[in-house]
Amino acid sequence: MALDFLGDLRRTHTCGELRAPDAGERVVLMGWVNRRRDLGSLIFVDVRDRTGITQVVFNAERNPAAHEKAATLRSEYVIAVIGKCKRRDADTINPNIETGEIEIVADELKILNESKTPPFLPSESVLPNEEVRLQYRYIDLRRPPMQANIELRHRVAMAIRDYLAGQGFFEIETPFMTRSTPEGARDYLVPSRVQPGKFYALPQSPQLFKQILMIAGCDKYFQIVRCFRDEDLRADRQPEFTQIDLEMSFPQPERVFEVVEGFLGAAFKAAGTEIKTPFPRMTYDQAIRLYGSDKPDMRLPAMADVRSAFTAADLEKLNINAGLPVVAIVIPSVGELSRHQRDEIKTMLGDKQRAKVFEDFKRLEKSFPDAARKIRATTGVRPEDLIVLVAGDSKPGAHPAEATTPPEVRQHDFAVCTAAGGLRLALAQKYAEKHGAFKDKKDFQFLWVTDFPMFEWDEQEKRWAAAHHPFTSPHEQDMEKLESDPAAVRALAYDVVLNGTELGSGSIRIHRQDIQKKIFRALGMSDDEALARFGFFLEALEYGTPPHGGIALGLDRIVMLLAGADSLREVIPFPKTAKAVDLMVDAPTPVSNAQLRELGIEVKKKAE
RNA sequence: GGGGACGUAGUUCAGUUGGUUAGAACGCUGCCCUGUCACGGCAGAGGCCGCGGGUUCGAGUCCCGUCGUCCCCGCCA
Repeated sequence: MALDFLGDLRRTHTCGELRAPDAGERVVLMGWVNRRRDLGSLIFVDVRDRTGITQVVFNAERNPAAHEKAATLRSEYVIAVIGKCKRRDADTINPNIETGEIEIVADELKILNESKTPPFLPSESVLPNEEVRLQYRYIDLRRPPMQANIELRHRVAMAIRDYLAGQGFFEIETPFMTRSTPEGARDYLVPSRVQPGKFYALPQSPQLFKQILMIAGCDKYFQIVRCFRDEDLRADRQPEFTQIDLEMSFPQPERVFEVVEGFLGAAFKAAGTEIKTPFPRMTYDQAIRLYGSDKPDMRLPAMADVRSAFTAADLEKLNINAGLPVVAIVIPSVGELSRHQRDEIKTMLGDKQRAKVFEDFKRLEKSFPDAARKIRATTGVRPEDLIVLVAGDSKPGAHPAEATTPPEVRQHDFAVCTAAGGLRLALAQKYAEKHGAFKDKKDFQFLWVTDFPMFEWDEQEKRWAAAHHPFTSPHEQDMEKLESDPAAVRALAYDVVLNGTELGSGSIRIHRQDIQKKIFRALGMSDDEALARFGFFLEALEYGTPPHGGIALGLDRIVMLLAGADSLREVIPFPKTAKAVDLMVDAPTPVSNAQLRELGIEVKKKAE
């Protein structure tokens, strides 16, 4: 049967919008054949577009020509239906679909396109494996849940744009073809044809450009922008991803927080969720001590150092190092554990941190009733809760007993806390069913983590590395420690965290060239080296740079959490696989020797 | 770079201790059916058991290698 042309036929309604009061109207719908139910002289066709599904009836008696044509329809054919919207008889109403009170009695059917039998049907509830979904992404994206994620992403992005524009931010584009700054993530490189042997790099973030926009007097900048990092992938990491990037002049951290809380509030509202602002604030040190993580998941109780509940004799008996914290982890409502489950907890704790695990509260109560009473008072642990104590090991060499300087003590304390924090999350995951804290997908607990350390010791390179990035400003009060005690220098850096996921990271930047130089020096970078890498930027700093700062948030991650999805691939229309392959277009591909030659890149030798 | 899981019809899966003709459901094709909406009924087609090698009288099943997808560690200033 010949296909029909669209001609000047115009759609009157979408497939999701007709309701009972529309009955009697003459309508034109267009969309895909979702399902066809052929009862002989009566054929039902569900027409689908991104807004929903409407049932169309073809009756052989009423309209033989249209009915005959409808018999040839197959899944995913593209059709136009001209007919009358009719209220359904009470006993044929379908309460499962929005348009279930009406149906279209077809007068005319136009088949605009056919479809091969698709490898899977958008209407099917059982998903094929991801390889098939990604190869036929255009079919996968027709599935209502994927359409919903695409719409959600659109709404979130638009709400953020609206909000920021309303706050006086300009959306300004920055180059995708820029220069490689080999620090941090690996760059994606683009060879230059005009400059043989030279390469552009795709930006890992527009960091220096947005700072230069502040120097340029743009005052408030934002961009919803693609960033690129050539690193290994994860469920929450894609090689190209989208950031909500912003920068402002003359801010304190709190001013940045207000803006972020504002646009996140708008974004979540657009997604149908109210969130509470302002978010709680917590310093990095508090986060480590209370949650053993720099991205605390606040949906479960904090940890507590219960060292003081024990007497010196207790600690000795337990073979616990009294110089280190004894961290109590409480997971509510877990109930009694089997012997096997208790033993398993010990294996869940990495031995690298040299920590010790005690089992449940009752056992502790038996051996140390006084300590148990005090621990109950501090943590509020109930009999039905799981409590695990993590302590430092007293093995010689496990910690330097001679550690006396505060940073060193802090280092060893934090090792115990982060080990405990890891166990806390593992236990939370394992017993999620019982405590129920992760069940509500709309339970969004935001948090600002502030005062990150300026430097981290890089064991491989044997030098201090920037914890955030080298343009982050130290605390004004910590400037004099830059050389004497780098470990104690706090940065004006902050993360916004949601349910244990880092959504974004930012800082107040260095706006003075003299301080920037000091930082490079503290990082072990010579003046020459700094000049070679960032000369253009250091020079710009010298021409009247205002105090400035900003942040960047992962749009994909925000949408993923809002969608309740487990992978970024569910909210990115065309994502890449774990090996960074696009299965639909089959990228990357080899290129011809001619192309390589043109780019001044060494041509591959032919085999043999 | 390392560890783990998986790979059988278009799709989702089953396949016993290695045994003769590899199954089911959905989808697909044809026929029947005037109130279905996961329509129903009857009949049928459809397989490089990812790929390569090995063990064996015999391999979907055991072994080695390889490719692909997923998850994790490293990595991601």
